[in-house]
Amino acid sequence: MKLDPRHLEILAAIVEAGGLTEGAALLGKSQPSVSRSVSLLEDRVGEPLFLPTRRPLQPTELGLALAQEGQRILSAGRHASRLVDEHRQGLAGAVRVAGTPIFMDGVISNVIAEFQAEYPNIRIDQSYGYPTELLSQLSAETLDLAILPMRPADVSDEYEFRQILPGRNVIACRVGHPLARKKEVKLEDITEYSWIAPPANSPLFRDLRNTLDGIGMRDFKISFTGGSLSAVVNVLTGSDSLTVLPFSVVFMMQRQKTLTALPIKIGDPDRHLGCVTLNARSTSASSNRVLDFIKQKFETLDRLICSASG
Amino acid sequence: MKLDPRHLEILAAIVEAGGLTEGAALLGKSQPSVSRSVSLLEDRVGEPLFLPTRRPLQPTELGLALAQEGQRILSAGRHASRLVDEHRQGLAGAVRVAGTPIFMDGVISNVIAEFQAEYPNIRIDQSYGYPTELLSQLSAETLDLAILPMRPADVSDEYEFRQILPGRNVIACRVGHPLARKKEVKLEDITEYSWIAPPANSPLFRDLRNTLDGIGMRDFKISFTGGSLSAVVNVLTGSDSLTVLPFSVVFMMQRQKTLTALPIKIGDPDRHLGCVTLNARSTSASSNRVLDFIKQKFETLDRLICSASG
DNA sequence: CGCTCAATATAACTTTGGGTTATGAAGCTT
DNA sequence: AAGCTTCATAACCCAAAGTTATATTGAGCG
Repeated sequence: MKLDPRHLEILAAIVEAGGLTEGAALLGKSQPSVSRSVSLLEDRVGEPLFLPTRRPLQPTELGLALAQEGQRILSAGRHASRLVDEHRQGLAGAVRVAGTPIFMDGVISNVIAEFQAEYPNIRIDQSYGYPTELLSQLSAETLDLAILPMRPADVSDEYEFRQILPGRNVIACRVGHPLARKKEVKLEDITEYSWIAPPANSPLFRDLRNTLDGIGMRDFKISFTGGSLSAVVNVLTGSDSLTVLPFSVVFMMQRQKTLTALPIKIGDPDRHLGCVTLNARSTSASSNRVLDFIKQKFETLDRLICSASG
Repeated sequence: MKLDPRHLEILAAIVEAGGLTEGAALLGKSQPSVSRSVSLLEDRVGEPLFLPTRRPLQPTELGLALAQEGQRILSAGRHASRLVDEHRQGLAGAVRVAGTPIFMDGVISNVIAEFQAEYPNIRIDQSYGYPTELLSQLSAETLDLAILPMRPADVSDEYEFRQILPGRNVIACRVGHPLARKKEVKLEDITEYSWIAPPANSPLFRDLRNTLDGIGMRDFKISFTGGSLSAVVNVLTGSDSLTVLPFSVVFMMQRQKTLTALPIKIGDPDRHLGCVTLNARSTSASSNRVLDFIKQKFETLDRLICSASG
């Protein structure tokens, strides 16, 4: 005996409202409609659901019990509707975000923390990766949003790129580092220090190598490699090593007075940090929320950086 | 955005079964049917519920969330179906039973106790009353089953009467009562004792009065009145009073060795105890369960009484 | 007791959509 | 590349939900 859940909903509304007419109004239907639905339900059930000839309509035992189930169905339906609405407005859902490890840990994670406070029902699934793999993940639709350093000209039509910060890498060291005290630092000065190297396939590593190549320095001493940002920072602050980091990461850490940047820019000046999404697909509302939020936060961050270090 | 609960059920089945085809089988529908239902739901929701072009069909975030609501709806529906089945088989529901107070307390309540053990989901709403009022309650359908002493010939066509015991009232006293020791008790012997009188409008009281009228005894000393069975028994066992009780009640209490019956029958030999129901209405399955149970129990009780006291 | 009013039931009809079978298209598998 | 499985589409039928209009029936009241 399979019952139509809509019938149970109608029954629940009638019992709750206390009458056919009121129940119909509650459901936004006409009175004859619900009347006949009840008749159909009673036919299927084979037993009366309302006491006959009682004007303040009173349900039978069974009618009351079924109405309770109807209430459960109604509430599940309402909950489902709410989920849909939230999804469509981008107030709920899940967004898969990925980016280069150092930048994600150093900058994006702070932004995401703020985002979570504002949109608690959007789940962020974060992962790490480098441009080529992340772009293919976007194409395969296993990723919604990548945050990468790119040359805008290199971005194919398949993707949409929105710049959030100029790509500006710097050489970072601890605050009390000997070089940090100098007024002017020449490239030659840095040759004597050992390096914390970013992963070999990372853009940062390429930038570092290119820069050192530029001054004819083929070999450089590597004292530490393979760590995440927090490990790198710990090693950096506990030694005189140098490393290359996005300036924005160093900027964010200046508050803790542990890191500083040498006044030497390295890397490709045409490459900028930005959000990459798939162009074809209409991105989900929640992804757009994340995207907008990041763009907005980085506008203010960009201004901060510019005013602080012109 | 009101969603069709049936769509959510279908979604839940698909997600649970892991595919359209399996989901359709689970629901006992054809695959194209559920396929189109999903399409309709996706149209309404405005967002995809399944990841496209993935063969082991995988729901989206929203799809999964809605499927959970669908599961709630499914379980509510299954529960409702079970309620209906139980009702139809008379395994659940409520039955309104009434009868004369002394007989209900002394005999029927024991039977109801056994009934409850066998049918825990049937609720018994018991009340007390005398024939005229209970018959009119049956007519008004505010009562399902009355247990009353009646003359079968007096029962109108409106009702159906099923005899469960011969109506046999006796004079009851405590076990150690002076009269109880005598081999033969004449009516004259009882005149000196005081009486516990049943309520004035009860059949028992009428039987008592008629009997005493028959031996020319218009006045009799009443020492206690208005109590329920347990009060009457307490007074009876603590004094030499007499009272009139249905023999079945005394029989049930003989086990406790507190009451006994004088070998004098009083009352109307044409009146019998039986179950009265409304004839017109098809009685509910659960009422029939109660009725059948009572009839069956009283068949064995009747045999017991006959064999014990010929 | 009958009148009136309000609530429910019925009627007649339209439209939505769920059910079917048959068939086409698209992924995995081998 | 062939074949099998699975999902999507098409074309159709019919159950039933929705509508408006109207009849019926209780409940309350003078």
